[in-house]
Amino acid sequence: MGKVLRGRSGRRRGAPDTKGEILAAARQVFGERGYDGASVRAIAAAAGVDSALVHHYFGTKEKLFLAAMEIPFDPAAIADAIMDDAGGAGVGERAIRTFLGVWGQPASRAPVLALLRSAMQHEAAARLLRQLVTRAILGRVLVVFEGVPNGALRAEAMVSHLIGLAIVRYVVKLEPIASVPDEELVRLIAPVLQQYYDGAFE
Amino acid sequence: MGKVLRGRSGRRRGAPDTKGEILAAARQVFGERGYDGASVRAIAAAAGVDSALVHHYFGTKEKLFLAAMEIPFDPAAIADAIMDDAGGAGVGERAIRTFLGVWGQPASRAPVLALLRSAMQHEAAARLLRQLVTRAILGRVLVVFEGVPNGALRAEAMVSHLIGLAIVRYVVKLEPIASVPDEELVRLIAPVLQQYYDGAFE
DNA sequence: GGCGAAATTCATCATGTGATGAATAGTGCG
DNA sequence: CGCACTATTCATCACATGATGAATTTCGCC
Repeated sequence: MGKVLRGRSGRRRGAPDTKGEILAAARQVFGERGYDGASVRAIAAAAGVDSALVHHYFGTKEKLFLAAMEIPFDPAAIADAIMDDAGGAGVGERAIRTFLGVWGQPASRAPVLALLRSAMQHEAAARLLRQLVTRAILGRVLVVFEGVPNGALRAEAMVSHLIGLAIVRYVVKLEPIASVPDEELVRLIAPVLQQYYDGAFE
Repeated sequence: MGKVLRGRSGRRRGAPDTKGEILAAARQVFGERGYDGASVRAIAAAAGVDSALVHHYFGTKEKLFLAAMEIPFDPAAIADAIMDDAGGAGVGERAIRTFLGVWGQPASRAPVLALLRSAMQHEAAARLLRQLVTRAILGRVLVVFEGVPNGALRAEAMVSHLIGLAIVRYVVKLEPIASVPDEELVRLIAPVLQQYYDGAFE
């Protein structure tokens, strides 16, 4: 299987963005199976390309992974969306709305899923996730929590809930929470998240 | 590496619980690397045994996994701990206390971690997790939520937060939440969880 | 139009995997 | 004691993986 390649050897005509297609395929397959589960061959096949070409462009599998994770969505934008008009009021609702936005679209879901899945099996990926969450997201969101005691802890608790929601809804697919409409989730979860901002906690 | 086996061929003396040791090693290694990442050879090595012996006892890797997942902790007991004196009051605190109890001890953490990690890579494991959560835990806990509108959804939202907490604290090891003492976590998270019971949500 | 560089595939390697079957060493029952 | 059974290892298979180097085809520049 997977033998259906283009033609024989040699360069293809025109100027196809093969590198980009490989990256897209990588995000997809890494997302479906995680770092270890995604074979270079499978990614190559998904891109309709020989596996050697993948190595030609990216050298090693690890470098391909890093390249595929290179922010295809902008963490800063996400942070901004969460902070919005600045101010703690409504931060819970904005957080879950942004979350559902990212996870709702396959284009942005794929890389995040890939990262999350891989972080569960590969220490390198876990490190990457940690950095991403810490620097790109928390670093900015913390502005909202400044002045609030234990702001970092509160913010991380919020993030942890969202990560768990992602797993239960998009990976394990536990019902009914996997099928409930977005709006209903917002009404359920936003006030709870909000409590991490409002709540008393010395 | 991994070549340091006991002696030569043949049965060992005495009546060692080798099968049990293999199961323990399996839980450990499955917990560290997930289903796909854990090789039969690695498990055998961790048990100080030839890999063929693992197959002798359990046949296939999948069967070994299932055997290793055979609840070495009692989900019913967990459910009971959460329900306790019965009544929604304090359900948030009891939930996170029970959670921290399970994840605090390596003996009970290993199999749950194994299941969670594997559920991220292997559909079979995801199915297993779903069943476990659905039947063993939610099935019982739902008694507390009966009468409450959308009880199932609320309960699952609670569970999702705890799963996310497990990942952030024990897998990705995000600081400071990974190092904060249990008691502090209880004070932070219990009231938030409680809101899933008390909160208004039509 | 020729020529070097880039894009692409093919053949191949070394390694690790799950699994199987045969061989050896110990146990316990008669 | 003898003999069946079990526990255990060793040798090996077929297969998938990540990686590399050589061969082939096309592009773009002078």
